[in-house]
Amino acid sequence: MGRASDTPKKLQADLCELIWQQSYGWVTIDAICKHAGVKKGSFYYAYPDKAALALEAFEYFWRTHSRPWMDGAFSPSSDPLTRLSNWLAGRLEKTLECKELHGKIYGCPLYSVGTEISTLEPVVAEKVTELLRRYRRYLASTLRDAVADGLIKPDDPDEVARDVLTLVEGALTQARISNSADPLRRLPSSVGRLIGATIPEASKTLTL
Amino acid sequence: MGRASDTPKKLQADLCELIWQQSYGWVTIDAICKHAGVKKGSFYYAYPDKAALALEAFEYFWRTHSRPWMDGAFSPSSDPLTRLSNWLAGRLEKTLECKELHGKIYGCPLYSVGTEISTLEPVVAEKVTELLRRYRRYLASTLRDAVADGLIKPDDPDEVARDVLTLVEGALTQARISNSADPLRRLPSSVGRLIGATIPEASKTLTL
DNA sequence: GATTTACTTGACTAAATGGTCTAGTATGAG
DNA sequence: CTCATACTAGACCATTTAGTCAAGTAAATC
Repeated sequence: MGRASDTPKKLQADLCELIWQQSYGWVTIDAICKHAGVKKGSFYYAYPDKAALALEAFEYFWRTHSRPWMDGAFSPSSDPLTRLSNWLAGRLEKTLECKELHGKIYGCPLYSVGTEISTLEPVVAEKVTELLRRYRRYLASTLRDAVADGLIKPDDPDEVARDVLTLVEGALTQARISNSADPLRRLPSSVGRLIGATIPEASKTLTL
Repeated sequence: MGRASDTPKKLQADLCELIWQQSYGWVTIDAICKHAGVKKGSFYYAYPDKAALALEAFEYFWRTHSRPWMDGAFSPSSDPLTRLSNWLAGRLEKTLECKELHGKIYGCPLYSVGTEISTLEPVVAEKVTELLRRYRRYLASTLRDAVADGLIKPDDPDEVARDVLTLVEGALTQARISNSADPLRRLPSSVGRLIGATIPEASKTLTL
């Protein structure tokens, strides 16, 4: 019945891009509409406000980008430590590509937006927390495998997974603030220090 | 000649508080003025815009809060590992006090503001980077002392100092996003893992 | 005490912003 | 074909915002 609409999808994609490049608060509804080629009336037909769109936009980004890419990087077909190496190398590579393209390092939208709106839009903050939890699962699982393979000492893998994610997110934030990829380049050895192992050199051929 | 003014000081103090609690972009000039009991005209007499105020505000905060407190926590009169312990315990304690008072964990303003405005106000972002460097010095110095005392392995102390700061800032950000102090409680053992030592329990008596 | 200078005041403007509403248009179901 | 319905268009409104300005006030200097 009635007409079909891809307005929500367009808005989701564009909100992600805009708030990642700028910031949640800086991006106005007018700007989203203009960027997505959608009129104000359509926006408000689709969503009651920016926060509601943000919730779906994050989920959209997870579904279409993060998850497929994480599934590849953390495939159990690789050694646990290789998975970590893939992951870190991949993020560095994407960051560099992005810098090449826009001249700016954007870091991780979850931390950026999460920090900015945690006091102002608790619903969005909770969504961010949930997504971070999803990331953590990949790490916990990988570290458990590493313990099982005797690659690292049997520290509590869940605890260490938290630390690794915190360190990596911290480095991404640092990279955004200083507009330099150096904090990311250091990550393999830093993460290695943290888990008590040597993260192997990334294989150049693997570009997920 | 003419009248003396404490308008800049009032504005600096209030901007710090407001952007820490909310976010840089969310805080309007009207709000700062209202909060500081200063009229618009006086604001623009003192500063050309919000960014200019922010630069001085950060410096103000460093001078009146961060630096004195860091000097105490990192006093060479304590063992290197005890310094770290003091630092982490202090941040946790302040965070808890703040949560008690406002019901909200605010994390570290440097990372919050830095992330938010890195693409929009490069001057402020640079200031944040500089302040982070100041923090790092305390850590590097402490870790060098720890190596000298044979407490940790002679890994490159400057590199490890970066990692420690990144981890701690990451945890503060995480705490803000999830409005939970748990990421901070984990820090002593996490930092210990990172530097390859056991951070001693914080002495209850030390409240800097 | 006069004067100069540093600062304050708050009304004002122009632009931007979030949000509404009505008139319309495309499309799927019968 | 037709009609109900799902969506779009974009003018419109009330607020809020950054920023200006001319008139006023307090204090340091002589």
